[in-house]
Amino acid sequence: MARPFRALQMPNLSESIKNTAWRQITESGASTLSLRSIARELGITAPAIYNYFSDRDALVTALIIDAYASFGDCQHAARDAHPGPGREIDRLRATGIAYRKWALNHPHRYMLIFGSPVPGYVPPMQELLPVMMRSLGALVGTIAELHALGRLDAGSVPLPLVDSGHRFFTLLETADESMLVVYAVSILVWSRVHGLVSLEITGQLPQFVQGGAALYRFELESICRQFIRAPEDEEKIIP
Amino acid sequence: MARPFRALQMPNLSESIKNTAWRQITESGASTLSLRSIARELGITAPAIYNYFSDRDALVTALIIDAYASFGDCQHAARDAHPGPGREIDRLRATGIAYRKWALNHPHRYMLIFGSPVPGYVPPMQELLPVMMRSLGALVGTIAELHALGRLDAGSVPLPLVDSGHRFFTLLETADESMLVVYAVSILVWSRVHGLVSLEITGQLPQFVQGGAALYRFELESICRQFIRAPEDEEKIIP
DNA sequence: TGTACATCAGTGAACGCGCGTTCACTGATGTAC
DNA sequence: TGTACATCAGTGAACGCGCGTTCACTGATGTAC
Repeated sequence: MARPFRALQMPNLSESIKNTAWRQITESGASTLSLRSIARELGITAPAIYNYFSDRDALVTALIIDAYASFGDCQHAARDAHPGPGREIDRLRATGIAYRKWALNHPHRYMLIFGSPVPGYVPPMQELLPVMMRSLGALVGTIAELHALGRLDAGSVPLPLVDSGHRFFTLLETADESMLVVYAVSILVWSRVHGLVSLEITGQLPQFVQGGAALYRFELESICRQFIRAPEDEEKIIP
Repeated sequence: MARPFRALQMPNLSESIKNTAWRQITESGASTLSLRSIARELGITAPAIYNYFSDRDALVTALIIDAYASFGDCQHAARDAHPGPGREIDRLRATGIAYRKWALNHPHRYMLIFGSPVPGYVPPMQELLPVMMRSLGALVGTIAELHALGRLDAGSVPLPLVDSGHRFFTLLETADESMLVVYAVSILVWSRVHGLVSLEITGQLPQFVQGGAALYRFELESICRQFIRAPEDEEKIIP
């Protein structure tokens, strides 16, 4: 039989291919992803995949975009669960907690977007940039809010170069120099959650009495204590 | 010619194989390491490698051991550059600076030992454990010194499980419960340097005005400020 | 309602490639007499 | 000093494997008349 009945075909083969790819990545990482093994698992032939993805790299790109989108959705959902003025720290904490939760739920997706690059794969930046930026926008946006309220205590943190074309640089609408400190603090906060989460994901973190979540919460509170100062006055909340 | 003259052979083929392997890992990561391509580059045939390494995994293990040893040497050299009592913070700073320096000099070695695991490779733990432990021993040892001096301010840090068989757990000679706090702080310090360094190595850190070193120094000082308190008295130094 | 036709998702064979590993072998080297 | 021999590092052919990608094809489906 050259082709099965339509009714027997995959209803949404493009999604099935990506799902199977994720399943295989979960087993052995992105560098060993193989079109033929995906096809084998789906009961189709390898060339059929070319009807949906122009080549192997295009599939990897689609996976990366999906991962950023999923991560970004979780980040924004966590932040938006605590709306309104006066709850900026709740938003910061929520994005932090959501960061680890998503990473533990999708360790290989996390490593695909924030870990070492896939050898031989060159990411198409213009395609990835929007979704990359959005994914960390919840964190950066919340820190920008605290900065606008005068509650950011950055100390003498070094500032990034104005023209460095980094991923979430364009998140800061203006080229406002005073926003550089938001950017610098965001990087430091990000590096701290990333450090702990990536050690935990790769199994290098030992068991803790109250679990890894407790250590992570401790680190989040350390971060808040270092970078955030109390609101200036109560009157701040009313107007 | 079945075999070249001895004089024309590699003087130390085992080392040449590892060096070539590192060169290739630097180009495209450890997961694509290939015995045949190593042999090609050295001008020998692939089966010759089996005189030195029983199979591909044995070569990877040798590379990992060398990486841990090199990293550990740098860590201990940095610490031992500031000997004597009263210089504990210098030792802590020195190991921190050396951590980033080694990682930037050997980014792929760093990722091989601290990054995501190589797919399909199962590390022989009993062989790796000694060199793994030693590599982080300079950091843990210095924090233990500060703890012994009563200068560790760990706050309410969560403690690890006593029986968690983690890599540098056995560094703490005794099963002394009071040492758990040393262990917990070491993990947190490690996660913070690892977070910043791994972002920098993978090219996810933007340019900074004074360079990445300034940001890293800022983070090291934050770490010291959080976890270390001033010496109790001057008299502490004299006896 | 029936028929001719265009579409296009998936097939199966084939391409050239690189891989890890095995095996019997060879021949320069070092050694014992 | 010369000779016979054991050693053993490296060779070359072969094994079976999986890979990405191309190509002409097929035949169920949807559509126009």
